[in-house]
Amino acid sequence: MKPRHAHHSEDCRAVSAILQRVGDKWSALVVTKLGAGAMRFGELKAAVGGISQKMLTTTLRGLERDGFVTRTVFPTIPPRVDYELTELGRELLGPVMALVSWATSNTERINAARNAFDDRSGPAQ
Amino acid sequence: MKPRHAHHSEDCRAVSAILQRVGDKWSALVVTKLGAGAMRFGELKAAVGGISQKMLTTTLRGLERDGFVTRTVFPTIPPRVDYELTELGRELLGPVMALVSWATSNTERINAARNAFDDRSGPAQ
DNA sequence: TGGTATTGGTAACGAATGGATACCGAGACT
DNA sequence: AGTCTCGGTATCCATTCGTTACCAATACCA
Repeated sequence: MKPRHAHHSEDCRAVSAILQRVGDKWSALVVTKLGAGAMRFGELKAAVGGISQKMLTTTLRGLERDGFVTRTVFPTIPPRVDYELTELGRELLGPVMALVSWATSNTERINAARNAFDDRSGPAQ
Repeated sequence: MKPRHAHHSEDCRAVSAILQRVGDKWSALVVTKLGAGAMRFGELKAAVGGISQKMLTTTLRGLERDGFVTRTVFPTIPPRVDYELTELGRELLGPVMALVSWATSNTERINAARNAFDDRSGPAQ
């Protein structure tokens, strides 16, 4: 039997790195929210719901660094900062939305599996 | 201007939970590897590359709990454990593979953006 | 004239999670 | 006997997460 997969370690690392970026608990959610158009910081925070300023700031910095969003500061008082998807970000939106819609429509199956698993191994334990 | 997004907080949590599961650094990678067919523990570990036993065990337990993989133990010595995607897992494979291939073919653009960002804000600091 | 709200962000700290290493068990092989 | 195998656990330490407090600068209000 030959190995079906060989020297793909490098691919794996790159893929893993990008999946981490987009899978780091908030990024995918933020990207989907920004899919509707530019939003300012507080708006985004309210839309996502349950995220702290720190985490939203960190997430947005990461997305900005990787070229998925732009950050526009209006030097007013109080300050106003707009975030918007770049071209790259809008391209990413496709696959991410596909995953999100799959996740949305399969939530119940997953929860059912989870409960079944917990019933099997949890209570006796 | 009305809010484009309203009471979606619950959706957000469910989606975020599932994205965490599949985006937790290793899960997506493991799922794609298992897409080629059943594999045993060590085989999977080698295929993924760079993952520790502990993390692979944890990841597989999580995937099993959520109904994405089955775990089959052969009580031989030394032990043999096979992992295989369930129907749910194979369905998940579609969106995940889409994301992975996007990630693979856009690695360079992301790295370019990252380097540009770091050049802008890193060195001067 | 001074107190307070607004908005985006940082600093600091404890909590949770991630990862590397060591070890285990039980038989086969030398 | 000693050693290798394979899947897994236990332990420890590093990194990350998340909460809270605080900041700046102006507008508003008493």
